[in-house]
Amino acid sequence: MIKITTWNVNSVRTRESHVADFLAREQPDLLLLQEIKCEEHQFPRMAFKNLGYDAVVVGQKSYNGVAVLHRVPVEVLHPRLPGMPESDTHARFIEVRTQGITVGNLYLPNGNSGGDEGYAYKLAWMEALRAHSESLMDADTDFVLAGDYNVCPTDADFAPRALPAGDALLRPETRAAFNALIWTGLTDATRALYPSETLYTFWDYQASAWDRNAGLRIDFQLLSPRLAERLTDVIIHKDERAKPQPSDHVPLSVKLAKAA
DNA sequence: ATGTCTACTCCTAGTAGA
Repeated sequence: MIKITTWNVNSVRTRESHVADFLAREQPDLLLLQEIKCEEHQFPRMAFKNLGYDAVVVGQKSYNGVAVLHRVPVEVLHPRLPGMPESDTHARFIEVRTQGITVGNLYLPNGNSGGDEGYAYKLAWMEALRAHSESLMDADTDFVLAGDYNVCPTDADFAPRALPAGDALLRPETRAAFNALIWTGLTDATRALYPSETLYTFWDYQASAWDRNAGLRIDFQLLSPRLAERLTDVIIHKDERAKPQPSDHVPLSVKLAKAA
């Protein structure tokens, strides 16, 4: 069995104790973090090292930033999303390999800031991700693409009035790009096990979103075909959102059975 | 849309991003 968790922590330094508590309690093999909001040298490695976890970090000052905490050895395959230009300095992707599985950890652009250019960047990023998934499929790789997608794929994935009309998370072009990614052959782990439940992974800090359950389902673990066959559990760690000083996202875990 | 949160700076108040 391998347990993989993804969590947008909205600053790893602010959320250090939450993350440490989660590792101690849940013992994932990999914890994929997004929005660490710091550079690599500022990453609080020691707090996690004490719990048996090492980190690979792609950081950036103030914004974005992804990291993989691992208690099993990993090889870093890509520190950025293949297909995006070198001039793109956003720290939004890291891909590692362990136990015969390639794991992409991603923080997809929100797309609501920066006007038309900001939204075009989101769509370009999504197309690069689709092309990357296609190339992994062509190579017959077992892989997971997990993280904060900043996409509500269907109307079942957000609460009524949780988003304004025309938000970048639910525009038709956004959904089309997400579908194109899925159609490379991926399985949304959450929907595979819970096809029709109302499930969210994010509640805004504003407008009493948590108290009103005005949430969004925007964090996903997408599985390649053989890994989808091995899926045994999906856990949305909703209790994290009720804690003091929480992230606005909660962790999402999958368990995959040992390869046959 | 913005009732909140985070990090940064021409740093203790205002801005940007989410």
